Amino acid sequence: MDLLVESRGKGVRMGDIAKLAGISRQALYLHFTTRAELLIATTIYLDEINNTDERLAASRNARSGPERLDTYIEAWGTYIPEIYGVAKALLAMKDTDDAASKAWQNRMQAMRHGCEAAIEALKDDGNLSPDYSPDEATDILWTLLSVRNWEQLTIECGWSQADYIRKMKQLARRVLVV
Amino acid sequence: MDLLVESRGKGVRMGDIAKLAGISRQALYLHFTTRAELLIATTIYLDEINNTDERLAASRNARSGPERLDTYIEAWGTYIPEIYGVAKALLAMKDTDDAASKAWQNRMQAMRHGCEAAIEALKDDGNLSPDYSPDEATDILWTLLSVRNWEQLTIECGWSQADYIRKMKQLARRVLVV
DNA sequence: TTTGTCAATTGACATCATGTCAAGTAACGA
DNA sequence: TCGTTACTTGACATGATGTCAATTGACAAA
Repeated sequence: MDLLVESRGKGVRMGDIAKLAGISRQALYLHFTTRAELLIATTIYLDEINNTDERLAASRNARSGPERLDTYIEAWGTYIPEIYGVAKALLAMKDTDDAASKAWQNRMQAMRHGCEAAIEALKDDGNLSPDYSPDEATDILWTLLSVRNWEQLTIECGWSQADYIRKMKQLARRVLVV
Repeated sequence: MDLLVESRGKGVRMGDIAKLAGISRQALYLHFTTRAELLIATTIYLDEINNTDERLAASRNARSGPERLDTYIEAWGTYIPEIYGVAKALLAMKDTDDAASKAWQNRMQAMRHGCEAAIEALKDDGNLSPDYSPDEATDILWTLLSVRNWEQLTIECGWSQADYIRKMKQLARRVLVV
């Protein structure tokens, strides 16, 4: 996990991980039969120690739809950099490895439910833009908040983490809230 | 090119390409010394036969800033599915191969200039939202229109190509135009 | 004290894709 | 006829994942 986070997922081989863990490469395979499995276990572990589910669910306590949208974006936006290294490694395997692809899809579906709930809250408040159906709005929010977009805006465009969150909230409001 | 476009870039090996071209794998290496080079050459060729530059530049003729934004999104959005297979293959190599990474960055910078020009036109018209500096607005438009976002919305969310373009125009206007 | 189990080790090996190298061949033009 | 050019065949190196077999050392139960 340390290695993946630190090196942003790039060039981390099974041997490197074993070395850092102080065991042989083969011993690693006794615990995780494939690289994908190791990566998946790492994300699960990472979520566990970071208390991810709870932190993401905290936006439920918001009093209004727009506030809920804000807090969800804040929670998710804070979460991304913590998992970025592992996510990136998984993302890279996604296109060739079926297990990795499914694991990633699974994580992203979970995050989509958060988006869906936020949109639902907006709708219940009567604040959802009439331009979009709840499904479409969810699609848009989900895409807006993708890890790739975070990557592009912060790493390539040089936005600070604070900028990212602030601008993302503003953007989501402009698009989705009436 | 056919193979890449058709198979969406997935699992296309040098041997497969050679086979389809009716030459030996080694002969392929006489023409393109690396896979990355072949992919890069393919995108250039693809752009050439598709008259990409001209089509993307056509938005210059728009009479107003917002109209220019629309036509640019239309042109770019129409372009993406045509290059998607090759783009995807290049994208997959980006994280491990330096040449591929640079080539992709290069293409994306070119596309960024289009975004920049559209934002500039908005600003000149006094239509650019005061919430964003031109740079920020360019970052946002550039990210919004990324190939990954197109991929997510059309392939994963099931939006039709027409939906994508229509909604993207609408979204960009809501975010960027005052 | 013996025996069995468990986790791990060492080292060899299969696989698969990219990329390299060497020797040979068929066509074509001067 | 000679030389050049594009290509062929086939062998090989590399680097990563993943597999297999034989071995070791510790610990626990009989």
